[in-house]
Amino acid sequence: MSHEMDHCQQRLKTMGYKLTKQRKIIIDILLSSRKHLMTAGQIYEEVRKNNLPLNFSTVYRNLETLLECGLIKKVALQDGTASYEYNRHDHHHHLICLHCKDAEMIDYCPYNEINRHIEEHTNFFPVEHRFEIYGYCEKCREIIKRD
Amino acid sequence: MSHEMDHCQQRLKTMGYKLTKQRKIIIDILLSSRKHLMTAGQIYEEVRKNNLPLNFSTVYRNLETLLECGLIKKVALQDGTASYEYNRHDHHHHLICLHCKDAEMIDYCPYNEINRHIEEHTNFFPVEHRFEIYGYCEKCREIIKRD
DNA sequence: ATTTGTGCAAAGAGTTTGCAACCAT
DNA sequence: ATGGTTGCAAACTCTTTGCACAAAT
Repeated sequence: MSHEMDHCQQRLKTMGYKLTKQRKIIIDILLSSRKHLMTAGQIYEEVRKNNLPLNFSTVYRNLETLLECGLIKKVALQDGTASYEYNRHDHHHHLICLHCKDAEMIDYCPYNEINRHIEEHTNFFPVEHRFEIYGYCEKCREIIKRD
Repeated sequence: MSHEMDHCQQRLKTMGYKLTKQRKIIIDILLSSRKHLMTAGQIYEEVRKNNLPLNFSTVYRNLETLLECGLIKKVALQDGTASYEYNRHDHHHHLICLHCKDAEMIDYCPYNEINRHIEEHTNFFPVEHRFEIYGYCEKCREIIKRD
């Protein structure tokens, strides 16, 4: 069992949950996918493609459980779809391609600017923030140029 | 007819659409609502509460039309729900309350920082960006403190 | 008059839930 | 053994669509 999987098992146990075959499959998919962010549908597609023993409703239930355990993160994209990524505890934001829908990470975060501005100008108590840039990735810029 | 409604009629006409009674209702609701952002459901609730002649499917169809005309803006929130606001052409972002779900505007925008960072560090071509802060508004901070 | 728009009902996509059987510890 | 977990099917929410009729210019 990989180091990451060990970590997941431990964390699940602490929260009173078990590391089942089905949860392993989901974690494995998120860890190994070429895509940085995946929707529940994309995860299930991967399951079907490889004939893995995992029901769609179990995917949804376990994404919720893993989220509760802090093992994954959920990002709601502009088009309304929810995507998930394995939580590597490195705070980052995303550049999201409008063409291929894939995402890449950026380290830049406007948080400090935000926080200072809000404290100075509002009575709002910030808890979390969300920051995404939509556009075209290197690969898709080429494709679109050709068309 | 108000100045804003005149503007909408003109814009709709340019795009080959008509200013119908139903579209007026939707625009009026968005212009006059206490809420800064409204979901399709909240708009329809307002319609029903006032017994206005407007079907739910017409709400959806017209939000799409008004969006296409650039008369309203659409924001997909973190919880996956789509919200709409009248487009006043003042670029801004939102502070969104996790308790009452209402939003207030902030003028602060990290765009220039973003853009410079992306140009320097990536091959991504940015088109638009999204930036929201979730937390508790002044009113709800008080309510939560009391509980 | 013509073209766009509406109401209604039905279909679709994505997600959630109840329940009996199953499995990880 | 037993409490959490799964598969299945059905329900649910939000959104979209086809069609005949209605309305705006």
